[in-house]
Amino acid sequence: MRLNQATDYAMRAILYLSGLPYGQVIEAKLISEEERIPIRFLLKILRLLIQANIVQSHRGVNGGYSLAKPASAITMLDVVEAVEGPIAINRCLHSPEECNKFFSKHCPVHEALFEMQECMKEHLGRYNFQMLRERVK
Amino acid sequence: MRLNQATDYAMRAILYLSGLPYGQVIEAKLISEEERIPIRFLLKILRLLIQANIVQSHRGVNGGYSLAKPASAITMLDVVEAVEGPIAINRCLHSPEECNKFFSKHCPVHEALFEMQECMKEHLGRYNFQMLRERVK
DNA sequence: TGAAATGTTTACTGAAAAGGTATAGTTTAT
DNA sequence: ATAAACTATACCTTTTCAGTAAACATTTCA
Repeated sequence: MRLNQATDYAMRAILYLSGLPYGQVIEAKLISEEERIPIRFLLKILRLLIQANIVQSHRGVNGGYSLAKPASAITMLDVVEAVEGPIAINRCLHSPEECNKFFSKHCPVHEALFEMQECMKEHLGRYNFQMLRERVK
Repeated sequence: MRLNQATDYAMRAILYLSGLPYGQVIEAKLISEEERIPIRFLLKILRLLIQANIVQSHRGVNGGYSLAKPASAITMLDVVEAVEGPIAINRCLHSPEECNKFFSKHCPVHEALFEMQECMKEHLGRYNFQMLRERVK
């Protein structure tokens, strides 16, 4: 019931990028040092964020990474799902055929977990990185 | 970001016990068969639930398990914490010294995650097994 | 009183996921 | 043409998950 280390790193990286003037490109190494994230691992995570259209990469000399859209348009939910895939608090809620008992509208445990899951998603979706950035200052 | 299989089994076992007349003792094998939980694994989980004072065991012939308190006094949070330990959405929120950047009041990501964590705990704490049992019928 | 039915304790195992590293590229500014 | 960036793929080590096994302890009741 824990977020990955990778997700934590991802959020810190995005928070860092959100503190720069919009559109500014910055190399991975710098993010790695500022946020104390192992460089190789960071590069791997950044690729997930590119796929999710959260950051953009720029190759070649003076290349690096920048946000793909304004910080105000990036939520914590976006980042979590980019790194971990869709949130599913329980196996059943991900793929009902994995439920070895009774995935059905009549399983109150799974119903309650589903409600909680949606609540979490709403919660994460409410925070964008512009807001979070403002809280840093 | 998922609950264990063990937690899912635990909740189903408790839901099952909650459907019996209060105080009734039932052997693990029956729970195992009804809920399709591997017996050895169930026994292991039941021990965690005993430690958390959620179920009681009765040894010897005609032994088995029963709830240690009324279903209305057992919440989903109790069961989750009994099986998985205290909820911590993020390493930092569990033990700040594991935070390799900045666990502090000034890390807005961790603050936001903490809020979400508390929200989840409230949510899970609101469901007791009497309520859940009523939803089965 | 002793055999059978229950739970208890401790240890083990195989597979998957987490977390991170390595190597050999490709692209681009200068 | 070269160096500074990113990319792709594969690999590795450790931990966690999910489950199993074997030997033991307790209780009932015939």
